[in-house]
Amino acid sequence: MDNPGAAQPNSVRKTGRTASKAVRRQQLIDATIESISKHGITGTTMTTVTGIAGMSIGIVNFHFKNKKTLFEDTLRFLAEEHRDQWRKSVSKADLTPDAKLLGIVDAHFHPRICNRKKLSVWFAFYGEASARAAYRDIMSEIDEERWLVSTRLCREIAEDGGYDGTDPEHVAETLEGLYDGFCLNILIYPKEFSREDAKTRIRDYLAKTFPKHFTAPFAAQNGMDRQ
Amino acid sequence: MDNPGAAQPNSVRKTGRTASKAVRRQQLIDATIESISKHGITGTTMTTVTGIAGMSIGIVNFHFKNKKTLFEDTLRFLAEEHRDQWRKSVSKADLTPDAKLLGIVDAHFHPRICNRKKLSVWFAFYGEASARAAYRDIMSEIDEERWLVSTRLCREIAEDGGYDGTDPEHVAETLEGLYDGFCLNILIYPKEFSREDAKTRIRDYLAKTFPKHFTAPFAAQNGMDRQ
Amino acid sequence: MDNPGAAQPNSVRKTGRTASKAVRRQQLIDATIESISKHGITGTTMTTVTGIAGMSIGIVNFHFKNKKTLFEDTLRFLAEEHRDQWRKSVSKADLTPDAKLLGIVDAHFHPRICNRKKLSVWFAFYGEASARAAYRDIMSEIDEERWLVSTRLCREIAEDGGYDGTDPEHVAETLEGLYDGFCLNILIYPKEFSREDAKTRIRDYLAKTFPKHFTAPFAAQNGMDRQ
Amino acid sequence: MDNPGAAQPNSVRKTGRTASKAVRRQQLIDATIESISKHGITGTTMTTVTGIAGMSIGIVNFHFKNKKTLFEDTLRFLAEEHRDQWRKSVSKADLTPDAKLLGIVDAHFHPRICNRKKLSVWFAFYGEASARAAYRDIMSEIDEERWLVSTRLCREIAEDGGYDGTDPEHVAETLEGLYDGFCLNILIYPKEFSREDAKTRIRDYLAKTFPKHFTAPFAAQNGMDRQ
DNA sequence: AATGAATGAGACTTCATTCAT
DNA sequence: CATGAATGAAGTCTCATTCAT
Repeated sequence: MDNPGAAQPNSVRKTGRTASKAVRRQQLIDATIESISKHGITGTTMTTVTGIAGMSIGIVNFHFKNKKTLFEDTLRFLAEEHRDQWRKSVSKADLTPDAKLLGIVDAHFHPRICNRKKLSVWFAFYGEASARAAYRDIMSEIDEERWLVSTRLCREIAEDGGYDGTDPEHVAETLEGLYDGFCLNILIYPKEFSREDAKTRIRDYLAKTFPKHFTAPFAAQNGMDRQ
Repeated sequence: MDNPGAAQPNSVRKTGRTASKAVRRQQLIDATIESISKHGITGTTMTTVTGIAGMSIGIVNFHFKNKKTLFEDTLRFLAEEHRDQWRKSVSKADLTPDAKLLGIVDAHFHPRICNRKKLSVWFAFYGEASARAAYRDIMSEIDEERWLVSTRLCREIAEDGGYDGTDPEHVAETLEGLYDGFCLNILIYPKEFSREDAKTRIRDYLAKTFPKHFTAPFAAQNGMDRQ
Repeated sequence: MDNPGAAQPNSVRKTGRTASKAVRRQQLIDATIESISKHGITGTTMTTVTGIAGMSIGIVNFHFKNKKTLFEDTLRFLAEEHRDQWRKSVSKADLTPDAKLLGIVDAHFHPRICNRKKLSVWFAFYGEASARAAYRDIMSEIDEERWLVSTRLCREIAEDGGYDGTDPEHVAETLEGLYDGFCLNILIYPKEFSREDAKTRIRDYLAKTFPKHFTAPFAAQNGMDRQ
Repeated sequence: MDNPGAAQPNSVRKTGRTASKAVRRQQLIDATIESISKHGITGTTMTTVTGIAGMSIGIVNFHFKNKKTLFEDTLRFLAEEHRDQWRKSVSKADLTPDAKLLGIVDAHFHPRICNRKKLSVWFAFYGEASARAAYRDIMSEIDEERWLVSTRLCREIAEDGGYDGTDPEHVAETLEGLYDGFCLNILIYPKEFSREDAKTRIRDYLAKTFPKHFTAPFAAQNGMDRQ
């Protein structure tokens, strides 16, 4: 299990066959992710999910009201897992704004978050989002928070560096775009584009935008400074 | 026939019992796009599609082998429509490389391509892609071509401007990421992020990357030159 | 076309694309036989039939009221074809009763009648017969006639030979059973059992039953007279 | 489990929500037989079958992969039921070969095997056999065994009686033909031809073929011995 | 006459959900 | 708690039949 989650911090494993409710729940969510990744959202059924989880089909309705709820809770889990990941960096009091920003970048492309299995689920939900307000609500609540933090950090950096022609909001927007776009490329073209490529390209962009705060990885490798 | 809908919009008989086969096919593809956008890919059934198309349910299997084929042909239509859009710019012989590159950007965010209806379908297919090789094949064939063109244009610009620390492949990669990422934001947050925002942010990036060739829109708008 | 049929003896082929109605009808019946043989009665559709006939699907309803009628008329054609075949022998005035009886045997196993294609259709209709009175009616009308003729011939032979312990009706019954049973074996085990085998076995039986009138083929072949 | 229905007729739980899987399976096979007999193989649908079985339509695909499998398993059941029937006679060690052969005859025309309901199903499958190899395979496996046994018994009888002009294989062939042919007559003309008629005609034939071993039923009735 | 696109009832099948055990 | 047989609505797809051309 990747991440039992912040939601049930004190879930204790009961002994033997009666795993705690929270554990069972999480196992089903994990199986849902696995199934959507493997069979697509259209090919995911209660049977594929419980089959992957090694449980009987009857058990789902004990832990989730219905399939709709299972899916929403799965998305919520992913969103919260993602948030927890970048919050870790941002909440470290002793970090500079630019280090925090890089922490967010790293969180996005952390292997626990950014792997083909989970990316395929994310995009499956994105694809359904325009038809399901519930998905949009779950996504936007989490995104909103990151957006605000990201913008704030950009503003602090911009003010610190006196990059007065650069709108911090625009930088945050661009970063958000890069996160999602690179994730899609990692999903669809895993051989041509890696997590490291993504991070490097984002650093390139940051170095161009905030040259006093970030160094282009390219320069670092080749010693050719062109700023 | 690559794109019967656009190619012959007012061709021969269009309604009634004997609309030409190509027209019926396209009507069903259009209805599929409409349905996926409205009901999601999981909520799209032969009934929703034919209902939107105003046809009887039996007709689909006359024009398409089955639902799977209908979906694949729908994706293929979108991919070809997209390709036709940017090819138009690139194929104009008298344009400079930077104008052609901007043409690709504009093609991406042209209202015919980049609207919520079609974006939601694109992302629905992205979400299924990891489970369906057929989708990946259709996507990658089209993407490959654009990728090569884009990289070549970046190289021409880079050589022309003597931006010798900038890898043209990396710029093309970043642009691709921005296209997809901004599209996702337009889809999920249409009120916060528009097609114009996307194009402006991309021009910002190009101005930073190839300052001799592109001007930041911000500067143009405000008269504050910062180059 | 094997047998345009007694039903339309004066059907003349019209010129060109407008073959006479009777010809079209028969082509469709032939195609139905072909299709049932190839796809089974459950796999035979108006599309398989018209496909085999090389016609458009719309034409069937011009020649036959509906599928039910097409099937009934196909069975009727087979039954009449069969009847015409054995009638030919029986109606020859100069033949002895035993020669006529052998004529009926030969008719049963004539290649035009007794081939896998037509046998499979016969048994397809037998299989449906218990559920469709119309099929039974068509079959029994034809069978009745043959039954009466067969019994009469057996009686003539029995009286002629003074086989007074042999009931002619029972012989006719046994012969009918042998016809059908051997046909089934030819259908299901064509490699193990041939038309010639069938005829030889029936002659064996006749030689045992009416030894003064029939000779066992075995004896004839080997010169070993065993009667 | 070869034949759960016959093997454990009064096993465990039989009705209610949790009848054992084997019982449900057999109920569905029985209903399939009933339905084919009543509606023909073309008129038999999952709805007619489950309707007769008194179950919901969804249940079939829980016990059988699909309709094709249900039909094949139904044929297999009939074939095995038939085999079990004649095996019972043949396996009795203390019987003479001629008694065993009569046992096979009786098995063929036992009311459990040879009734209109089951005969119509047999012929429905015969009719489909030329189009479905799976049916032929199921039939031939069972037939092969009986064929071998039958031939062996005929040979033992022939050798025992010194019927040196009689080929045992030919007798077995003729018997097989009589079985099938008489069954067809029982199916199509139940009023004119009965199981008893069939058995009597076959004894007639055997008496003619192996006079030292079999007596004609006719002679027994009339006291007129003519052999 | 002939065509074949169109229709829609109904077939097979899947699957979320229920519930007796 | 857990199981998995059972249900039946709803999905996909087939196909006999119709009918404008």
